[in-house]
Amino acid sequence: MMDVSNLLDNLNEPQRECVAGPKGSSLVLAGAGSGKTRVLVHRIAWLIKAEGISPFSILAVTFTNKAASEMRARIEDLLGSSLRGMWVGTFHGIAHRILRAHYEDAGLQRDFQILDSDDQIRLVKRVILSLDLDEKKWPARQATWWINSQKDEGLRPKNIEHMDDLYLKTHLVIYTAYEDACLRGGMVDFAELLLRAHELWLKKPELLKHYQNRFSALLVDEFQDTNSVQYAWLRVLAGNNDNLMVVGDDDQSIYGWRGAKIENIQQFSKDFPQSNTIRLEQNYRSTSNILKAANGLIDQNFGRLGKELWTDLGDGEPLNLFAGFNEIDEARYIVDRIKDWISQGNMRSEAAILYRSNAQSRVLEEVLLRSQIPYKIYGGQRFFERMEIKNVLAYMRLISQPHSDSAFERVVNTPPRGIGSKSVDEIRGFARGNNISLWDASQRLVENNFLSARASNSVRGFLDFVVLLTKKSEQLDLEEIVELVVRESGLKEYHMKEGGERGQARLENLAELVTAAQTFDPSFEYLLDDDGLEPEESRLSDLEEFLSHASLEAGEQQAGDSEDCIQMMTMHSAKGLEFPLVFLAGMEDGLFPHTMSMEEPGRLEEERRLCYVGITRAMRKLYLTYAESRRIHGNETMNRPSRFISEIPEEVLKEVRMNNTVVLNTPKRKIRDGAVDGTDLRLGQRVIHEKFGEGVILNYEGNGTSARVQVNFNSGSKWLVVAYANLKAVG
DNA sequence: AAGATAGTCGTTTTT
DNA sequence: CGACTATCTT
Repeated sequence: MMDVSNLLDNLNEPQRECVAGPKGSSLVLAGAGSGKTRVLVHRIAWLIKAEGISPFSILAVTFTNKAASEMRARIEDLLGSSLRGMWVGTFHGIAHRILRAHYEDAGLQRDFQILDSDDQIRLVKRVILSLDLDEKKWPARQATWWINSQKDEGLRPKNIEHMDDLYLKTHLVIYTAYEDACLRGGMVDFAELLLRAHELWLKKPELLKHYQNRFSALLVDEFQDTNSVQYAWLRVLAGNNDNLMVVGDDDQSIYGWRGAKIENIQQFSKDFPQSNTIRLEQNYRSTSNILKAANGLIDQNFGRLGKELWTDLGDGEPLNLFAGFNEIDEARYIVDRIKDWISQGNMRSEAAILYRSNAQSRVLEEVLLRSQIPYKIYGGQRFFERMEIKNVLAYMRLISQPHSDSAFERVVNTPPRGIGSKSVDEIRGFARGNNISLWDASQRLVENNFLSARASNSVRGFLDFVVLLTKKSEQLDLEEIVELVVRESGLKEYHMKEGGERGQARLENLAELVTAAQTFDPSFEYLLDDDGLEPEESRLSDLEEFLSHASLEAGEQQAGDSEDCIQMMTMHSAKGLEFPLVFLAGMEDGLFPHTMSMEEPGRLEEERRLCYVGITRAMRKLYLTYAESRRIHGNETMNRPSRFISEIPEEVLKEVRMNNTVVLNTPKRKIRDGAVDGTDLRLGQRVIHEKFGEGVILNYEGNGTSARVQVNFNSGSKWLVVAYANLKAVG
């Protein structure tokens, strides 16, 4: 019993309530810096130690691999023992495991492969081309985005009404053809993993029951980021077991644009009426002034669940606001403050520069470089998504699955071996005509001399090479296979020729891939059954396991040299982190909030939450900076200071004005309260229209009989005159 | 078929 | 401005 009370030490009252509360469902509204991860970690330890629940019966879900491994490590640290058998993973990782174990029930091939977003776009592009659609008019990116949003909502083509709308109709055709291509090729994209895992529950009740019995506790982190399918999957898995604890913060929901449903938080209380709600409002991270700024800002949003952060760390310094003439001036100011910081004996890694969009990093980089201050930029390209890496992986895929068309297309002429687009078109046409893979098609074309002599030779060379690789690799282990491919594919020489820093980096990455294969531990990926063993039929080879791992875990930032560096990243990627010194750069209307998000109230609110996330990263010192003039896409633009600045209480802001005396004149008033005057409608209201169906009010203008509202229907958004539209309120 | 040059178009990101 | 594509030249 001694260990158990230990778990509650140094926790505040609501935290204890979360950790030691009864086994029933609960919703934890955890403000920024309120010890959310700590609560989750201690809760799991408590379930094991005090409630006697086996780790084997616990499922903890996160959004990123990093969060998952951190959680596992912290629990193991707390318990002092390994957590073999406990499921801690991302939604996608867990869905993947389940689909592998029950691939037949899920209607998948045993060796189905996972498409990453790049693969997916490529495939959609092929589908669009094969449908004889104009790819200018129907860009693959957009179609992919559309398909993913449907899947995120749990919609299959058969569930979607096209209503004679050309946009919907065409995308529906693409979606259907794409789904067909995936099924035939044994390919599953990220959204599909989730959707299929959910459908599996519905389709196979015995299987669902098995997992419902297995898990006596379900825990979810970052709940505000769940999309419709993820939540549906959870809800079905929880069933009537009353064992689901979700932790989240509606004020930090910043991924609505990729399907996250902030409403899931409210929905949770409705779906689990017996659940209790606990608020964590004491912040252990920031000074009171920083929290006042954050609270003041977020108070401008409507429909919040309500939460006010407080701290006993003291007021601290006021926030500094700086206006630069232009972005270079802004960067210089930031770097000067960083110099001060360092000269006061602080670590560089304790300082972070956060911005809205990646493009902003460039100027900052230049100035830091000139001042010889080491920095590190987070985000951007991930390891397994790099072109050179994906090429090697494609050869490896062909070794294990020569019929993988996506892998074939990728490397058939990489490095260039004389098989141009015309030859590939020929192969593709033959493959489609005979309903066979590109591999089989090229084999037959070569055998029957259907290609020109030159092309035939090149294609034969490629086929022979892959066969040779396959033969050789039979005797080799994973890392030796990687070495073999890198050595003999000619990719090394190909990138060597590219020269420059870029080519050099690519070569280094190839070497890094060998290391990644060396250190890869497939046992971690295995699906353990009740007896602690993986069901034999679902076991994949190390090679296949590695390939799945590569798509599912795009790879941490390149094994970072651990030099003490200034941290630079977007505000999105800063979520969950904290720094003693924080700069929010580019606080200008148009940049932040971004132009594309300024029109719709809903999206503006999300930008505001992003700003809230940015502010709450700061522990002690926070600087807000903006530029009066900025080069965007090559031309000078003048922007007003961000409206968010004026939403921060004046008393915590100190304006640092070194250059001139321009005064902030953004109007300071509470923006519209959301009610459409003279009607019974308000922003965010769900309504039904006779013809367009159900939708949500995004915006309005005018009042009374002249009031118009913008409603977002499934088919797109429309402006309607309230007096004529006959909208019926829902819910 | 491969390399060179002109044209386009610009959020945020994980899996 | 600069990364990525489409089209042209050899």
